[in-house]
Amino acid sequence: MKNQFVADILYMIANLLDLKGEIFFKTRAYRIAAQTIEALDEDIEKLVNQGRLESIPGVGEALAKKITELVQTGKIEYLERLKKEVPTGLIDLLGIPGLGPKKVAALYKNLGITNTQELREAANKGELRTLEGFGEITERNILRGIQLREKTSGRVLLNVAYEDGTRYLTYLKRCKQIEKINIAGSLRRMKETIGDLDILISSKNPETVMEYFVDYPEVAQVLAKGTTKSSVLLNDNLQVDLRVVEEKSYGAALQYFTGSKDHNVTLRGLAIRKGYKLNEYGLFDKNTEKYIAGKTEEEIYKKIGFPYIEPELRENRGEFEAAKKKKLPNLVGYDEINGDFHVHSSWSDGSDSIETIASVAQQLHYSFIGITDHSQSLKIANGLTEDRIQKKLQEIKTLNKKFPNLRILCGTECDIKTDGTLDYSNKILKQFDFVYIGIHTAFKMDKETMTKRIIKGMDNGQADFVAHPTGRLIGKREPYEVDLEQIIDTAKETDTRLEINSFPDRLDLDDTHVKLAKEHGVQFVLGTDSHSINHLDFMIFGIATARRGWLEKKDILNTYSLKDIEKILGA
DNA sequence: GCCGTTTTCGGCCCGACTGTTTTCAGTCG
Repeated sequence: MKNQFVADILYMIANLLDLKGEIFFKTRAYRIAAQTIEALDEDIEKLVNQGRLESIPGVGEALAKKITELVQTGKIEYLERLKKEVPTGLIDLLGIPGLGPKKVAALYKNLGITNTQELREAANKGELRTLEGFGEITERNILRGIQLREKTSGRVLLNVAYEDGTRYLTYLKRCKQIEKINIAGSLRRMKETIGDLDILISSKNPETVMEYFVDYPEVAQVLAKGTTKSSVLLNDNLQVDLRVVEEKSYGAALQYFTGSKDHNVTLRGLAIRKGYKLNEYGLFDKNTEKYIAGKTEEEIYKKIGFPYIEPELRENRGEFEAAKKKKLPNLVGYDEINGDFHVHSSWSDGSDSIETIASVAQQLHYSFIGITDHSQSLKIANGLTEDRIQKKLQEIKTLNKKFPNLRILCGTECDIKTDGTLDYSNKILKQFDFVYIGIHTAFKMDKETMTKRIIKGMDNGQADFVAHPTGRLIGKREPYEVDLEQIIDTAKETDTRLEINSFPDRLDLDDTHVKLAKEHGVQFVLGTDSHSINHLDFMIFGIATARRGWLEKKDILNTYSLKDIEKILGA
């Protein structure tokens, strides 16, 4: 049984208990346990068998009993009983903005509403406003909330939020009343998808700033507007929250609104143990309420006994333990990348010539650029026949003379065929400066066959890198079934580097797998998978994923000098 | 429901905004 399944069941119980009106702390206990189990390295079934469930923080006697029952029988009697009391359809209603457990419970109890459709009908008939605590505005907001949820699946890709955020920031910086300004929230942590955008500002004149904020031309709707906090919806449906604080609270607020929630809960707990109280206004003495720190994030972390923790690490995935042991990674910098290994040219399915790509690479101050067109069997992408490879090699040789400060490397993104053999003979593969291997067909294999297929490709001897190792497309395609631990072990044995594909809907490997692979001693490459020169800027999202996976400069081939790269690849 | 370096009971992070009601509950982050 998977840990995620157990966690999902616990979340479900928490939601049902919320709807029943159970005290907050009880439902929170279920959620904390679920979160911990979700992030657990060990198999939950193993812990059950060894009777070690209660060693999980947040799991006590009662939860251990329920989890054991779930693992052994596949269900929990307590949950079955709850389901009879509270319709599970109500859980879905909690996802509508403006509706929480109390309101959903009232809707069910008084009007018998159990799903979105019934809710919409009742609201349209004006029935909601008859309930205590509901009015006309609430009714209208609920209808709007239903509509909004249907329009957006909720989260946007990192690059969309990044571009929206950058534009908004440029606009806001023109307001003279603003002293300090930062992006906070999951965008500052560079998560692969973003739910909403958080912006933090310090100013002595918050009213003016708020006016300026809601006047932004891309605002479609103002959701809330106060003196310290406002929310708007942009034309593309992304929600943006702004907080304005005083300068002495700026660091505390930045820490608070950067999250993650888990990281902050842990930090607050640690602060309390040291006799402090931490909130968005600062770090205070628990007893005397005296202000101790808050101007910068650094001083807050320092007072609680930690070095500064980079935003990308703030996920409560071991950063506090590592910090305590002085083992926090020295993360790779956003400016330490010397080139891109994964770029498609017009030789296959890219839209730009190698010469155009090379001139942009030069503007980016890269010392190398790897041109990786598709291999011959990928006919749909105009994969290169062996004959055309010779012509491409010749073109690159000529172009390299034109770009004295840039080395154009001739690579390939060679298909791993269904039987695990590669799409070119080894004789051909040897002519490339480097070889990516990747899955582009037959995604729906069973786990064992797919794992063997990729491992056979890596064992070939000519493979340098594995492209997008899990094949996922965020929001569009699930990763194929593959035993990543075996891939990681083989990567280590065969000295094959795993790619962090930097294309925003791939980010593959993802942050957690990157961390896992690093712990096994694997090395990495970054590639944008560009099919146009506009995609070369996606590198930043790959670097972000590397940082979220705790990578240092030395873990990533792209940070090496051209000379070292040539030596390592034999190019 | 969990947890314990003042605790096996009594805490558990907490502040802002909205809408409804007239001093506050509910929601959100």
